[in-house]
Amino acid sequence: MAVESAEPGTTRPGGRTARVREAVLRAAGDALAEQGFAHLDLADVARRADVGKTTVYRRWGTVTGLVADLLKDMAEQSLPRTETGSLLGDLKANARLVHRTLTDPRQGELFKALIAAATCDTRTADALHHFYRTRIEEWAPCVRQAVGRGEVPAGTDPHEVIRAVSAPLYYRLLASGDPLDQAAADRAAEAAAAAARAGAYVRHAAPEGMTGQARTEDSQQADG
Amino acid sequence: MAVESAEPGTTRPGGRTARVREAVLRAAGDALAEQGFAHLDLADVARRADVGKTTVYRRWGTVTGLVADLLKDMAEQSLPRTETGSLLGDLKANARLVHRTLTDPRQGELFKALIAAATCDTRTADALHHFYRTRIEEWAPCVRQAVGRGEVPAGTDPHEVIRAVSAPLYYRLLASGDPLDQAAADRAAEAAAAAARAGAYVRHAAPEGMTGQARTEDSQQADG
DNA sequence: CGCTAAATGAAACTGGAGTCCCGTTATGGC
DNA sequence: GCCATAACGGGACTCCAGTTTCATTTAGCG
Repeated sequence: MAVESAEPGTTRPGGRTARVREAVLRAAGDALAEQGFAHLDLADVARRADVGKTTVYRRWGTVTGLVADLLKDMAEQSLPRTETGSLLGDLKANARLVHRTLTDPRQGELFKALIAAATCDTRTADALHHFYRTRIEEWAPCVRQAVGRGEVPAGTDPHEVIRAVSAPLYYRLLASGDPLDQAAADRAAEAAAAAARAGAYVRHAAPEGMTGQARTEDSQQADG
Repeated sequence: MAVESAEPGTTRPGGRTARVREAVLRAAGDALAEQGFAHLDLADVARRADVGKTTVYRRWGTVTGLVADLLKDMAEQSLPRTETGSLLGDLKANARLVHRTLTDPRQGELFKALIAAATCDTRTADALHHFYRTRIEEWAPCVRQAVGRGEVPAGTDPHEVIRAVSAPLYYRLLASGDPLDQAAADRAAEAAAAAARAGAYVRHAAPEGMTGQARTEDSQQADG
């Protein structure tokens, strides 16, 4: 009882504390990639990190708490963006980067586990959303440049375009299970570019003509 | 020891066995929607279903095994498809159906849990893939009709178009956390229709002109 | 340097998820 | 309707994930 002087690791974050965090997060990533979210055991993570299991339980408490911290760590590592001079080229570079990550044996399984963990806990979900917001913002400039070059209509939402590139690849990874090959990545980029050119991602649905007309009332059955 | 006369529930699938299965699957869906995949406890499912916990453990064994059976059951329930006469209208109807499902308090959480479970077990993943294959095939005809009407190029892959409608919605639900509103659903349908019209989903990448050119070699950094 | 307490770690402990045993129910075949 | 046995259910049991305790190490500060 009494107020537990905040979280452990906050008042003395240097030296050993930092080394422990690094080792544990690395071990957690390995374990998640190898065994998946469901079979993750914090004692096993502690063993891999060569750290007392008490420490892991005290600082992170739960599997989702540990994943949330791992995501926070991953979000801080920024990466270079490629520039090719055309929207399609840039989107294709992005698509192939995502494709390479998701098909990499370790990273692909890791991302599946991260997403699974995020479905079970709101704090973890927040960390995941922040991670993707960061990545999407990193690539958004290529769409703004395309707007500047006149490749796509003014008002095009950059985030929407970048999401449109990743979405089909994640859908295959997580839901449909369809082959996740480079052709799929290229098609995702091409489709996003084509839709962007056609004005499908213009913000604030144009008042007339361009966006929605079909006002059909549809069935009441629910499905995904 | 000895050969365990196959799975329980196979030689006498009628009467009580069927009632138990129905009650357990319903309870499992409720529990998954309420507590998520991580906190699912088979004893709790048994309690909700008013069934002995021994029965649940004997017939399904693990959480993922139960989810796999739930998915098998869900895949068998076919649903009506709406027809509006235009590709955009049909895709929008599909998008709104998916949107309504994923934003429904129970169904949305349930689908998140199902996908999380599928990341942890290959049999469950197979069941999930089969579920989506069924749904995608159910809606594929609207693309074939659009090809027939000349709305989209011949050779357009119907499955690819249908996936393109759902993908951005699932990406928001599971990864980015961006708002999952009806406008997003409509935009997903419009983008898929625009890309399809532009020939982005033509099968077997046309030998020249239409699909890939940018052969840029990109960075070696990995990311999603 | 040397002191204080934040943070770690080894080991004992505990509660509940999952297993096992065996008696009871009721399905499917005749 | 009757029998053999597939399937169910209550309850005891086990085992290990997660907690608690307390001694040891070391970061931070003067």
